[in-house]
Amino acid sequence: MARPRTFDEERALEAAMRAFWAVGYEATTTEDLCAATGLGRSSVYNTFRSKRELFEKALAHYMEVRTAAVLDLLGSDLPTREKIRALLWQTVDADPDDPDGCLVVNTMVEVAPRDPKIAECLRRDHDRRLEALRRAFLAGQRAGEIDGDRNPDDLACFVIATITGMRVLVRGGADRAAVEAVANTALRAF
Amino acid sequence: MARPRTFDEERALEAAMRAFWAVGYEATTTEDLCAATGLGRSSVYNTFRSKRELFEKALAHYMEVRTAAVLDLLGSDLPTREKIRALLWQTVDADPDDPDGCLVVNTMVEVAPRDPKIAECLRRDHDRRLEALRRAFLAGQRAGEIDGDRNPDDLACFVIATITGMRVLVRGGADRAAVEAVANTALRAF
DNA sequence: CTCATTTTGAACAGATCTATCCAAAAGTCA
DNA sequence: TGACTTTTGGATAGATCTGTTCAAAATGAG
Repeated sequence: MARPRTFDEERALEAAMRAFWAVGYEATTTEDLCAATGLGRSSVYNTFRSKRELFEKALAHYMEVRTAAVLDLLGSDLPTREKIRALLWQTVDADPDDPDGCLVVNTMVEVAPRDPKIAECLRRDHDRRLEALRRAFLAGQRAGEIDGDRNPDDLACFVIATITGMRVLVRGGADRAAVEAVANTALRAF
Repeated sequence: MARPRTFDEERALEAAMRAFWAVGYEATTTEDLCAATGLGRSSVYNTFRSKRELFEKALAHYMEVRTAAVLDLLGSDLPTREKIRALLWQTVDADPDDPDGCLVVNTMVEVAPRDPKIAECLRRDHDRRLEALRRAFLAGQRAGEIDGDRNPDDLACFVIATITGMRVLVRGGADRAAVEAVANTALRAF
């Protein structure tokens, strides 16, 4: 009954996400977003309403995909230590086609402190990953792989902090050996 | 022989530094900088030439002060593990009057990937802290406090990554208990 | 084919941001 | 006091950025 779109909204969202990821929220202009998505301004604004809403959607998309992968991994039947090792290695062996670092980390640094709504989105995502990690450590303790005296919540926080630190180092241009050293050292903390 | 300034350049730099620290480079406007320093636009531009150069000076000032404190601590005669504990506690017990997080970390995330000059400044600062940590771990190994089989460089990288991760968590609004848990867990990695 | 509806491109409006300009104010030194 | 120099505030220039408008193009339904 009407003219159909010539683009795939999901692909456009993915492209916008990568632009924000690479350059940051403030430094990404609406023209950058047009170039990245291949759309005109009208299409961008028709589809996503504003730069701000597009960013929210892009961030939500990022968290959905990435956190799902983390939950999958942590829900697998690997030994707990192997789960954590694989998790850390996601950062050591990051896809070279992806921008450096992590959109969640970048957003926590750049946007969250002055934007309560974004901060709340990040907090919810953080809690999901924290809970999955906690469960993994608890399972590891029940299986006798992890020292039962440790607090699973503390270990979960530690893993998240370690990955966050690695992501920042990578974004700062650290070489692979340094990132690998961090991961291997962290694995000895529990 | 001419009219003297009514302000202290160092204090103005400090105020600008805190503005960039709190809000980020892009989101800090020149008007924010005037408000933070208490200077007019003319004075700001007369003294610091541009927003960009002011930022470079502010970042350099931050690194000078903070890294000096780190080097002092690591050069003290505390046992190595106590040095590291004190270092981690600088983040756990951050001054409540300071903005959340760390200007170096924020800059590594927001600015470094698209600004080689800034990235180089950060790299030099990074190397100084890394080297001081490496020496501390080496001394700890010679004193028999730290396992001699570990690679001091790896341990130094790990400590930096841990602190970086903690800084980001704090900036994201993490509560003190979580940050403390990260620090205590990290101390068990070596 | 024709009508109704949506998409699309290009121009444009309005706000904001960085930086400059210029004259008045203020201090120093003779 | 008076000449000289720098600072300072306010206005403004020029660029850039977000978001809107509008008419033409495109497409499916009847």
